[in-house]
Amino acid sequence: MTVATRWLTSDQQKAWRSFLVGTTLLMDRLDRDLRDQHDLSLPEYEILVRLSESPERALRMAELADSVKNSRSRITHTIARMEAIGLVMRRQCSSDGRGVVACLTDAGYSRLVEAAPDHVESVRDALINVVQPADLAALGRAMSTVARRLDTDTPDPLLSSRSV
Amino acid sequence: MTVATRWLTSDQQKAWRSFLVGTTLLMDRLDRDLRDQHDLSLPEYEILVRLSESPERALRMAELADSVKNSRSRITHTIARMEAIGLVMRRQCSSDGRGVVACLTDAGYSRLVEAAPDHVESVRDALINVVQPADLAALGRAMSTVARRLDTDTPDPLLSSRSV
DNA sequence: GCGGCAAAATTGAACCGTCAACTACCGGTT
DNA sequence: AACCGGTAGTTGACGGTTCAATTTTGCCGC
Repeated sequence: MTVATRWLTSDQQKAWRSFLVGTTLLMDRLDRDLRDQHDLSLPEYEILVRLSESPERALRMAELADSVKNSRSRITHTIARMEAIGLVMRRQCSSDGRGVVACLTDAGYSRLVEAAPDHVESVRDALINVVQPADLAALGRAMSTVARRLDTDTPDPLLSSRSV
Repeated sequence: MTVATRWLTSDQQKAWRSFLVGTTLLMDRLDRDLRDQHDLSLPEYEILVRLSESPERALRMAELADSVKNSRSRITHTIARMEAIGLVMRRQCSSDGRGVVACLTDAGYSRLVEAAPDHVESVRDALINVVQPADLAALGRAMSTVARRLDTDTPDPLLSSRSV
């Protein structure tokens, strides 16, 4: 038996479409700015940030993948490229023979220090400064909820409860 | 002369990071659901939607590109793939010899009709139903402003020096 | 109606991300 | 100690995206 589809209300649909279009333009702009000004992609920049904030400026590959919500394979490829141009280094993990830690090089750190002010300026310019503070707060709240909801939640309805 | 970088406030940063992480997870989920359930990517689905809403279910390539905020080259490639599997057709534009119009086939329309309810369900499930209505409205407002700001705005590097 | 410039769309190569298979290692069990 | 399911990470092939040409056509002044 089929249930009639519940479509979105007009307001919901408007919000959703604005979100789609807005994020596309926003991400494109930030990525382009970073590439033009500092020859970094947004994903690469994100990785530099996470590493710089970690003790020893180093993180296990899996932790890195989790923190930026990328697949492990993707992190492997990206780190390989970044290692090739000297932004990070890979070391064997001492406590776990399977583990690999990615570690920020001095060059990588400098590159981040150079790029960060311009990137923040872009974010400010494209988002922070153009929306009402209250709306920005709401946006943060909303996306944080979305993230929490999707993060540990497999598409499989059977696994909706956790015990870790 | 260098001006001290104005970083984001703690609240702004939290909102921004939630946005980054949340959109990554959200887009991944919607794309995955569409692929698993209907063998469509999210960009393909978006194209089907735009075409279905247009008179004659047809749009010029450039209009299509604009409406989903994709590059023309990207639209060309995507439409080529979609044409190869029978979802759309390309016709020469009658009024402009350079123009090409992409047109939804019956198969493409049926595919959209099949996919739409599930996709809406995914959007509901991952976003609409998990955030406060007021926050969703704010999110829509914010991203709509962002889009308007970035859309017709050239990334001209000369204009990047600003005094806020 | 000709020459030159701009726009519409395509092309192919290079680049990035995904996927499934694979290697290596951990930890508990027997 | 050999086993075995599970985890960490890598690999290479494939598919999608970007980028810098290239082609074709429209448009405008002369």
